[in-house]
Amino acid sequence: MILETAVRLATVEGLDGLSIGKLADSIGISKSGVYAHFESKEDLQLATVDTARKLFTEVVVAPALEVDGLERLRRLCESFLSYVENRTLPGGCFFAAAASELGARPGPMKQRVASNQRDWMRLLSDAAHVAISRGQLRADTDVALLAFELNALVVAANAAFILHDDPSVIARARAAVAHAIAVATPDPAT
Amino acid sequence: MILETAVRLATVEGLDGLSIGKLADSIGISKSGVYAHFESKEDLQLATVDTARKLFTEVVVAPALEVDGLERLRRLCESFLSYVENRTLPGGCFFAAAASELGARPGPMKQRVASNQRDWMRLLSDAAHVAISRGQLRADTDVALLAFELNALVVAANAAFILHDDPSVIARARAAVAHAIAVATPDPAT
DNA sequence: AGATAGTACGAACGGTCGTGCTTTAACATA
DNA sequence: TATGTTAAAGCACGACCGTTCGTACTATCT
Repeated sequence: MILETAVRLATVEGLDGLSIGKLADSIGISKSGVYAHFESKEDLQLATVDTARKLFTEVVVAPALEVDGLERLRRLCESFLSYVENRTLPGGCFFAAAASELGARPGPMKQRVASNQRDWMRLLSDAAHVAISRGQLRADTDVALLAFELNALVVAANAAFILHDDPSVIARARAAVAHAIAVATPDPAT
Repeated sequence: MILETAVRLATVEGLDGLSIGKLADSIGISKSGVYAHFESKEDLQLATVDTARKLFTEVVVAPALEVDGLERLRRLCESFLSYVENRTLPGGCFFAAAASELGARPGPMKQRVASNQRDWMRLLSDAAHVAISRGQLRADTDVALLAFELNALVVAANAAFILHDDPSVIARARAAVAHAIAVATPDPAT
């Protein structure tokens, strides 16, 4: 429960702005009660990142793993957008916030976030590769480029949705994702 | 000088993480010396956002205003990518960092950052509109969608460049921008 | 029954935060 | 030369930070 609250709070206050006192108050226990479970604040932060990964895997990744190839690629984007739209976390995607906060500050925290980010990109790339091998995407598709584009679209939707409280950007992102995939689709005339 | 240093520091530590003491030390004066110029910390933060806007206008916007239409659209993206690639600010784009930090925290700071973000999107949209009226882009182009796509690409490049210290993502973003624009270009066969 | 480990508490520590107040030094104007 | 303005320093305050400590209560296992 501590860690789930920490994940939620961290998307609003930031991983650094999240103080042990506020976290304890928000759960209803004392600071010492929190501290009994972790050796230091960094220890808590690392555990928070791991918990966020588990949540992300359940909510975003798992639904997409039920299918393969192009459909998996579509579902990865779609479940990410739903995960943002449903306000699963109050501050939007945990890793988008963490990456922006830790990007310029080297250390174990940054490494772990960067590693999770790479895993996510690989998920997109692998799905695209399978889609190509099945003829669902054109053989000359630049996989790294397509993964970069799709990730950019959904992450930008996350940022704009949180900043402007505007649900229409999610719809726009859905259109953009569909468009980006359509462009890489084999020409039916051939 | 205080404000320029504040902009630089804020991209690394965050607008909230930037403390008056650290700022003063980093300039070489005392806390009181900084405080003599501002009524409160929020006052300083607001002034910092305005200074960042001025810098952004000089470095990214101004070079693009020298030309019109499609070429302006291209230059807006290109000068943004250069602004990130050159490490003009150590933590990448100031507004990308600020938007992510303040997105879930209402207040005057968030409003000002959101307003600057809207101005930037309008800059992209207006340039695209002119490009359409000149026949440089297809008449049925969805301007809001194109602006969303281009912004997503350059902002994602910023985040990935900072997080992974990988210059190749800038090249990938350049390709993605060129691709997105090419897709919206009139069919030469017609 | 008694030792052990896990969980939570309240109090306190050194440090840093934002913010005031008072004083010093520099400089422009008369 | 005298005066007023202003940037900066120095100091002190209350609040909050992460962290540590001593102390309970509650299970589990011997």
